[in-house]
Amino acid sequence: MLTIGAFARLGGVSVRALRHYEQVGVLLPARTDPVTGYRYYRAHQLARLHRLQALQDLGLSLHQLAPLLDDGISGEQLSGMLVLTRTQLAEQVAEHRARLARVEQRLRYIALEDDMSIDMIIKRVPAIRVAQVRYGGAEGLDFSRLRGFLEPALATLNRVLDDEGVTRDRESWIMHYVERPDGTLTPILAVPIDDQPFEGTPDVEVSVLADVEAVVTIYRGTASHDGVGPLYGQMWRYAEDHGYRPQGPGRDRVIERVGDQVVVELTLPVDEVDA
Amino acid sequence: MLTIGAFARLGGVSVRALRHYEQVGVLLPARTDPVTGYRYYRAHQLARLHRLQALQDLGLSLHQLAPLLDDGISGEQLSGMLVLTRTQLAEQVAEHRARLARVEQRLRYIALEDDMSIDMIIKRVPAIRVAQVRYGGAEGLDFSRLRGFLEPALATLNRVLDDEGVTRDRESWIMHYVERPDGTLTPILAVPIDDQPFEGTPDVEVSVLADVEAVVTIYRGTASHDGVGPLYGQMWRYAEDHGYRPQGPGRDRVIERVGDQVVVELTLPVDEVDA
DNA sequence: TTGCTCCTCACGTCACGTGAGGTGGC
DNA sequence: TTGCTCCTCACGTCACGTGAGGTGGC
Repeated sequence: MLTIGAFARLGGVSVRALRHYEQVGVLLPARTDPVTGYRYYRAHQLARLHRLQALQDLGLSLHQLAPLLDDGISGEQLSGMLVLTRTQLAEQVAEHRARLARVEQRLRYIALEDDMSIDMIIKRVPAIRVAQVRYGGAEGLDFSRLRGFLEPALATLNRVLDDEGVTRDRESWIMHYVERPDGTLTPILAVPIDDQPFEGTPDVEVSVLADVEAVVTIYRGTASHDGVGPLYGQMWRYAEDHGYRPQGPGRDRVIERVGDQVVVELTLPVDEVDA
Repeated sequence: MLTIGAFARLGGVSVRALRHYEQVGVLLPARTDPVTGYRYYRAHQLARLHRLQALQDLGLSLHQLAPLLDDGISGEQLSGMLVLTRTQLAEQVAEHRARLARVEQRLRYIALEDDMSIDMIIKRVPAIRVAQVRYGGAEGLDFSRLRGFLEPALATLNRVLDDEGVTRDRESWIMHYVERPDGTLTPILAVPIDDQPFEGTPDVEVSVLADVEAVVTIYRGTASHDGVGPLYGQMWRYAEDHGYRPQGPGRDRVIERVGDQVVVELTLPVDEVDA
């Protein structure tokens, strides 16, 4: 009979670990003195401890490996578990490598003293149901014209939605675009309406903006949108530097408006580049 | 002002996460209603949340990234942290790949219906201080001679150590070997004596068995050592299958002896094969 | 008496997920 | 009245590490 300390030394584990194994039920002392509470182990239990360590080494949790410790490990059972852990391991390796790439990209930015894009992230933007108004003109995108479109479009939307009793945040709207055959863009003003019952009118259509993978960042400044242009440029580069291909026009979502100051979420949809 | 739910939706995180960020101190609500306890966020705080997510995405903990969220991220500071995480990530990738290799090796064993070596592990065996007696004969290794050596050597050791007042477990000893110039082996019988003050006698020398990386497994059976030979064969193959090169003779450590039944820890030193 | 081993709680780790139990406005 | 949102605990996760406080044999 070995004391817990001797057994721990032989097995190369801590005394605390052995107590833990008892508590979890994966390795019980051969005997516990009912008076002192001292645990005693038999030498051959080292074989079980080795099995435990070997299985742990393969990435199994104590909970998972517990049934495999007893007697005739059914081989198939173990094999099933291992196929699973193999998949998980492969995923983890892939993820860590991707993260490593991001870390190195960031270090490169820092080396260039280009600490841009610190609050830029790539994420999946969920789909969103909106009521929207299209720009009627046939001409292409032009910022002065765009601002001439915004206010009346917002007025139309507000009038219709109020009539229909649709609730929403009045300080918040989304500007997005569809491409015309000639390559120019049609701006569309949209406001989120969740699942409220409203199916559209001749002036206002209902649509669902699809969920997309996108570079997202926050613009904060005046409503004149002066700063937005360069930000989109940075987002574009950020996407490319991280292995994504920017897709079509972005979306601007005004989240807050206080006087002339706006906070806008800029969204640039991207596609992952394989290879 | 945004409610916690609205802010969470915009940021793509859970409400619980935002409460957690407050508790940890990395992202506080702009205002908390003193009566209801309701939290309110400003839209521009999304930028901070994005930074937080970006840094988390690089593998930093909330604790690590906290100082980097405020204002002028010193660039150098961030760079320092990232160099660290890069190292850690690289290590993790390496470890996961090694584990993946072990998993695949195990799956191969199972496919061959060869569930050997389930209680074999490769580990670092710590150095150990021993008192020992060498086999005096000039002849090579021979099992019958070996057994003739064991009992008298044990008697010598016991006599000397008792005289010197050195304590140890009487059921436990180690048999190891040194190679002679002609390639044959000299067996040595050793018993662990820890740090007790004993410096040796003409019959008994004191030595330290160096710590080694080794394949270790447990043999359980009769003292005649019949089953030991094949086990070493399996250990040898196990080492090779896992990218190690077996080194020289093994060590047998008898841990328990009950009548004719022994429990022995078999140790086969190995070297890691790079490449 | 001092050292060593062993014991039983019990908190801490990391970033939240998941109830439980209760409240205030539509 | 029902649903929805928000709140505050507080346990659970995983495999132990790390005290705190106490005991028994050399």
